[in-house]
Amino acid sequence: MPMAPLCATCPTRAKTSFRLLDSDQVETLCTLKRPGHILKGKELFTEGQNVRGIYCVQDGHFKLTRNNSSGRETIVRFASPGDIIGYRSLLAHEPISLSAVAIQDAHACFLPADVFLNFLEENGPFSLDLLRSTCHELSEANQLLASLAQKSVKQRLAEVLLMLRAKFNTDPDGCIDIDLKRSEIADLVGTATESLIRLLTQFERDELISRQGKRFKINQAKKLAQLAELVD
Amino acid sequence: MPMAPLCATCPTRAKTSFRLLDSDQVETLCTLKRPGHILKGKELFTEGQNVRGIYCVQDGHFKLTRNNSSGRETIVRFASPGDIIGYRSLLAHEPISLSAVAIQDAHACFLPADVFLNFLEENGPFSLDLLRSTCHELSEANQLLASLAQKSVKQRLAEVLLMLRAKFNTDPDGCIDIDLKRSEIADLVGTATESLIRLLTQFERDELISRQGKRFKINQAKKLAQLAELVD
DNA sequence: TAGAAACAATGATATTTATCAAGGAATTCG
DNA sequence: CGAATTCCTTGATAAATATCATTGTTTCTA
Repeated sequence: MPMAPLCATCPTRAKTSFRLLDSDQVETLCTLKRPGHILKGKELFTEGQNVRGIYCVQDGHFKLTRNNSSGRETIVRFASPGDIIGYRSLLAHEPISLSAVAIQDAHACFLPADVFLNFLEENGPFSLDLLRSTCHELSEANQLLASLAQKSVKQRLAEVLLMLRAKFNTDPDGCIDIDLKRSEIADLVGTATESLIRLLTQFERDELISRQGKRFKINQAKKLAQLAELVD
Repeated sequence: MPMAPLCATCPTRAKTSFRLLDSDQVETLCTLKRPGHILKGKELFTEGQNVRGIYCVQDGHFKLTRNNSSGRETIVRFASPGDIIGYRSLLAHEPISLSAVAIQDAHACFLPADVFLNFLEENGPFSLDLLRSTCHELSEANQLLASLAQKSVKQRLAEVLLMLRAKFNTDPDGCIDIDLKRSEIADLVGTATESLIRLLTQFERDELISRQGKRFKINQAKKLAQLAELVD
């Protein structure tokens, strides 16, 4: 069994609000956290559950989704290494509002709710930093909202492709370095899988992108951005 | 000229994070705030501006909108008495991401950015409370996001009508107590004005609502909720 | 490694929604 | 108050998107 990673030397910590805790606190953190390995497709938590604590993503990516009653899901955002997830429902005193599913094999540390809340109450800069980050996410959520309300599926796909490349970078072939199913991209864009595929085909015909199996490469980012009206 | 309202006795304060400040702080607050009267249709601040401070809504309602380059706007949410607005862009170090426009004559107090930030840094419970509220709003934003992505215009309208009634209550006639233009409801639902009107007509024909001039009354909330798939 | 299952792609078609055009009602403002 | 403007409504039509059906491809797994 591999040794539990030490928080004191955790490279991910520097990217989170936890960087603002002092060494005593980090030590406490280390004894109270529970590292976990989550296989691709497995859930970290599920919409509607009660919050037991928070997770700090070490590596791998998660999709955060919301489902409607007929089973259709919307991918609201992704969580990547350095992201803390699950704390909002905790703070808002609500059942978890999103499901978190690993889209690759991943590692994440669990921290019980009471421990997290303690750090929050006893450490001003820590909670302030978290406030900063939620404010930032709110502005992103609002942007997404307007995009969804005002843009066509084609425009949103252009936007999503650029967002994916920015978030996941490119592999040696120049393709966006993430494997999403067609249906997942559709869930992200907010459209039907077939419609999405047609648009991908069209984008490829127009030489905006090229497909290599499940992955794609963006050939003309500028034109995609224009299409998405990202250049105002 | 009416006297500037005293923060110490301000009934709105009890509903905001400012309730958590001690009396010294409230006194400081009172000397540094600037009360303002905003006429219907006037802007409190505009998308893209730099943040100069925050506003605390006393009475009247504001719509918070985001515009795209071709001038179409989306109403992201409303701000009502007791809501603090403008602080997110401040904290996220971003230009203001939404415009705030009064939909009725309104009053709001302005607080300069540095004053607000001071309170935030020097008062843990205050910032923690604000964090709580942003987390709650994030979960609402996500809900809206999924609704926009997954539901038809008809379903979203049903949802919006119920939301409006919950938010603005009803007048003596039983109508939702707010005057919004058709185009504003359309901006809220994320559709074209004409499409919206057709659906209103259809809802009235189906006796789900009745129209009284610009206002409407919800007759069958249950059926609307079913339509909107709010009853899972 | 064969068979099953999940996934990707395309066509045909139906449905939803937007856009353009125009007339009537309400509201604003000089 | 009356003219101008904005707003509401409806119709006709076009465009976008969803849905259903089908086939080929990839991936999983027994």
